[in-house]
Amino acid sequence: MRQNKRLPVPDLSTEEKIKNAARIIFHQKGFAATRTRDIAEEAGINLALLNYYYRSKEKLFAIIMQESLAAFFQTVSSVMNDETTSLEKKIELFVSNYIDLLLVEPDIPLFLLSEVRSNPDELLGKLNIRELFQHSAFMKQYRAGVESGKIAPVHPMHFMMNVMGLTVFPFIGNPMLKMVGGMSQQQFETMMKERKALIPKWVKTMLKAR
Amino acid sequence: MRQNKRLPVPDLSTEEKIKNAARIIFHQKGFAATRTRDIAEEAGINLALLNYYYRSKEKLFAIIMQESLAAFFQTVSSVMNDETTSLEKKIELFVSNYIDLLLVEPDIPLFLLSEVRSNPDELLGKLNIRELFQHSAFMKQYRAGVESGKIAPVHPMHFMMNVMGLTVFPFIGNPMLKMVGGMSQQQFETMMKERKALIPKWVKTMLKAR
DNA sequence: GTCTATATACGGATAGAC
DNA sequence: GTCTATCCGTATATAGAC
Repeated sequence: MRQNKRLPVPDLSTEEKIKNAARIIFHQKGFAATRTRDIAEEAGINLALLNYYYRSKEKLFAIIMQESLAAFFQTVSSVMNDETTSLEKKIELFVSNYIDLLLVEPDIPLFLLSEVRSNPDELLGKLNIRELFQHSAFMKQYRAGVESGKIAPVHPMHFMMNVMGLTVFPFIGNPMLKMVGGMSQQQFETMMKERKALIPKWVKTMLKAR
Repeated sequence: MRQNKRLPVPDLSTEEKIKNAARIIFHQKGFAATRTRDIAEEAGINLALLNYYYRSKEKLFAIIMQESLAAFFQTVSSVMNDETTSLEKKIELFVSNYIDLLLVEPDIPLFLLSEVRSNPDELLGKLNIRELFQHSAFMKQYRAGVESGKIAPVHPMHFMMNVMGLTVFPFIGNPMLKMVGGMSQQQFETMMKERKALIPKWVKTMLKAR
């Protein structure tokens, strides 16, 4: 009987092994602090193979960055542009999907935000997120809500900052928060699951606050 | 007439010039991505002087890190341990002081959180924030509020995450948020000043939400 | 495709003149 | 105290054997 293929219990190609290792190390340490030797070791391969497959540290990094950005924005984009869901449902889905993603890949936000800061235009320029956001189904609903008086008249970017902050910040601040609260990683994760229900509730009350 | 001494229009000692430059560069790029040559250039001095005054990149970094941590926690600590202010007033002061600090030193949070992740125990271990937080005037008031039913029964760390997330996240996500919202730095800062009034209002409604 | 050995570049640090 | 020149370790990348 053939080996079960559930998750990358690595019987992967060398190329894949290197990329997966690179993702882990780059996410943890960022570009500058990462040594190609660390990636090779993590992948269980020889250092020379890294250059054989990916030419250079920069090129390998570019691939990881591009995929990480995609994972990050895909979640937002698909939820925010669904014409069939209510604004409140969008909040629920956004928070829930995001927390699920971050429970598996907790290092993505700090990684992206750190690297983007060094290079905002180059990394975000071509994605033109601005258009994507301004013309989203979400924005139409938000503006309609403000006009009809159901939503307090606050700039939509405040709202964006709020939902993102409530959802993403705990993962960015994880080490410090665990220290402050005297929590284990286990307890932290339980708390994040609780937040999937709490944040939408809070955000709804905020939307109406005057 | 002597030169006005408003702000470090640098007629500072060489030692000070180096430290200020180091703060700027380390905050922007983190330890690994910073080259001592960058610091020397920023300070307008010779590279050799950096080692003359501070012995090594590591030692210089340790000084900057220690001062940054102090600035970061001092704000929290002084507000949260004031026995004379109400819980609601504490929120107002915390948010207001923090946003004022971050408008001047916007790179502190991402810097601290990135570096702390690499080295949580060494950097936070001796500060024992846990005790400080658990026995704070704030915590007593929070627990009292929950017992009397004025505050919804949610774990205080959720509350901590909320206030920090709402306040700090916009600064961490600044480049991405400006891009998404099509905002200038000027507009961003105006928005942060608005949040000094908005966040306390929002947080109060959240505290009661069930 | 994968390894060992090595070339090359870069960055932190110091020696020594002034 | 401050500079120029240089040393030396470390990290990326490649050459060449297998």
